[in-house]
Amino acid sequence: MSPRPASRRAVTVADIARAAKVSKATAARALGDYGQVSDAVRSRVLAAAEELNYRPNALAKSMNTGRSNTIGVVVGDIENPFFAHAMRGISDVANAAGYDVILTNSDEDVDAEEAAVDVLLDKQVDALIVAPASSARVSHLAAVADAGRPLVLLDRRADGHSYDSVTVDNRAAAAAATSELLAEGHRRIAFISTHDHPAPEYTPGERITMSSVADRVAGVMETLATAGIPSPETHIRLDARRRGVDAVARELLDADEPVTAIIASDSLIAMTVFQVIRTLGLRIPDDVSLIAFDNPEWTGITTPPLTVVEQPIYELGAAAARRALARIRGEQVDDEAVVFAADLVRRASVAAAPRPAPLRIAAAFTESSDA
Amino acid sequence: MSPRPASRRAVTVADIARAAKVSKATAARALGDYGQVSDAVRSRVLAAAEELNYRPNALAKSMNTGRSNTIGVVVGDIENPFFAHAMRGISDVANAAGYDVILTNSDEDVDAEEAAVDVLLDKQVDALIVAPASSARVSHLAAVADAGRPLVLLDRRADGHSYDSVTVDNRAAAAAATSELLAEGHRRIAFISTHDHPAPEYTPGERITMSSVADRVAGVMETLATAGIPSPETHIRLDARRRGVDAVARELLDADEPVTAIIASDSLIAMTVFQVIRTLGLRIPDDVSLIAFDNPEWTGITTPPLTVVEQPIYELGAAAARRALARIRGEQVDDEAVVFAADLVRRASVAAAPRPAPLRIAAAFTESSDA
DNA sequence: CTGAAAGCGCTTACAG
DNA sequence: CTGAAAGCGCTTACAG
Repeated sequence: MSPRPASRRAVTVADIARAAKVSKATAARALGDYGQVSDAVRSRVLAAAEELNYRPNALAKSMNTGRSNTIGVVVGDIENPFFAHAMRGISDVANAAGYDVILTNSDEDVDAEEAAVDVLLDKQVDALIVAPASSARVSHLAAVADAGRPLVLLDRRADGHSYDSVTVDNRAAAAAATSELLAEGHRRIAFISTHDHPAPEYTPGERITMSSVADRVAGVMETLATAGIPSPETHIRLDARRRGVDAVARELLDADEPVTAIIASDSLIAMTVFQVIRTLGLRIPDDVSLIAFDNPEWTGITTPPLTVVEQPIYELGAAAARRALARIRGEQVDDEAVVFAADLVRRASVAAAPRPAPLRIAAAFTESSDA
Repeated sequence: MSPRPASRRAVTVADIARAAKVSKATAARALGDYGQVSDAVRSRVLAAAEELNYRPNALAKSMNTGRSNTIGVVVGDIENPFFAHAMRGISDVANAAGYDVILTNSDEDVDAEEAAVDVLLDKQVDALIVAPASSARVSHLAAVADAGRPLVLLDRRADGHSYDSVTVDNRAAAAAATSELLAEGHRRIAFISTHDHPAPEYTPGERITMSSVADRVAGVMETLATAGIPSPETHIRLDARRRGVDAVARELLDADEPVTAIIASDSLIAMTVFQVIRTLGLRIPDDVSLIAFDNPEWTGITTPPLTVVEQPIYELGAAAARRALARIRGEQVDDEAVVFAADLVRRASVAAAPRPAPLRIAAAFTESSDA
């Protein structure tokens, strides 16, 4: 009713108690809606709070209760549609349960990730959800357990640890995409990822430090190998950010034995590949087939619309939040890893492999010697 | 060096003080790096902290200092690329200054926004950045000033208030897009927004509750009016979410006097319009010209690539964070409103207006009577 | 149901 | 430079 000027000094339970002529404990009980308070006192306290425009200090409350009702999240980059989408799933579930979310970007840098985890822990978050930049360098995550707080890994696992995780079955997804291409007669199938790696090429047995990418590479290679393709690692390309996705795609397409199909590890990569194919004067899918991971809306309106591997990203985030909340509440959770399946959404960027006119004989020879 | 089991009870300055055989005050000074401490004592304390795996409690610190080093942000929807991008700008600037960010989605709902602001205030954020869902219903924002904390409005102003704000010159941007179309001979130019409104049609003088949209509508109408187009409100469409962007676009394109150009108020709307135009068997830009607000990468790879109004979104967020920090530090800031210009990026979705064969005479008459 | 006291983990004057 | 005490704004036993 009465407007009040902004006061430097915040009004506290002590002020309310004084105004309502009760003890701080009683005022706090009425305000915080806990313990026993008579109706008469309660309304007196609430009226005073209203009158003085009281605002509880959540920090002080957290100090006592030991709970901040906050979940800390560390993702690679919130601008990445993948994480933006997952973040929405996390927020929705967390908010519905009365929790807030503190967001931090690691830029896929382990040191930044470690710093973020420390800050979040110091801020007393009740649980942490992190998409580890590396599945190999994860020692800093032990600090979460040391602080006695739940940790849920998003999209990526931590090698050698059984932390709770919510991931997608990337191996199966990559295998499905590869099979789709193989069924159309493709033999030279490329996979392009921007994940950091010592070199753009992949040597069998080498460790790929992000589990999601490692799983995809494994899925592609296994499927290729099973189909009898020799040296299935030949067209695997990692670390494409450093050399440039466009340069990598160009090399693959411009080679003596050009690839006839490309699997892009995310939609941003697909966008660049799409442009390079066009710039080279090639047609999709006549000359080159393309499958992208992730299904942002735009993939449906390009010419041609893209065949994609759709991941349940929102659900991934929601499930991570649900697991975090379950751990906070100390609920019994039997399985530690939640794994979602991805779907292959068939549109129009995949077609039969073009017949390589000049190389046909040689290729036939090579292949028959394997059969 | 020595592994330690997770302890329920966190180690505090008191523990460190005891281990280092100094007072809590001294331990705190060494740990917090403030006040005076001799080198000998400092290293003794730091060693103890290391040994006991000490973690400062940021909440307790905030209780004393009155600062949480946290900025609260309320956006419409983090999944919206616009906000995801702006959020990146906010985070980068905030983090660089040692601040964390608590993110909340309002879903463009004023009640949810109010609740979010309250929670954030209770969590003692040092400043708030909000993209108000309505420029008309903003009374709840007064709570921020009441709590003595800075508020910066993002992308949208609050009618009748001089809160700090960081926006884009939407009026000029919409005018530029309209002029571009007018120059190509278009006379029936539509503008489509999903912003909530009592009806899809717009009646001159009616209030549009989101300043960014209101500015765009004003820019379009003024430019149309200046060009001598009668009833410039004719093809303005709001509230398109309720009826469906596709239905709205279809009506505009299927009318007796169909529009020959469409300005989409964001890239999501543009995507749907793009599809509807195609579904109708029409060509861009031969039959219909299209200009979209925002410039996500995909707009460059469609056939044809889209002409767009590019807003400096990241900068918008960064500037909002900078202003918030300046206010937190109590710096003198002269101008209250920061306004960025948007750029028209010409690609290939705009062409000369098609000649409406059957209506040509009538149209010519109408137009000459205006000249 | 209500109140006085202690405590959450730090920081801040105030003495020495 | 160091320490004892009080305090930040709440909540939590413990009495009554």
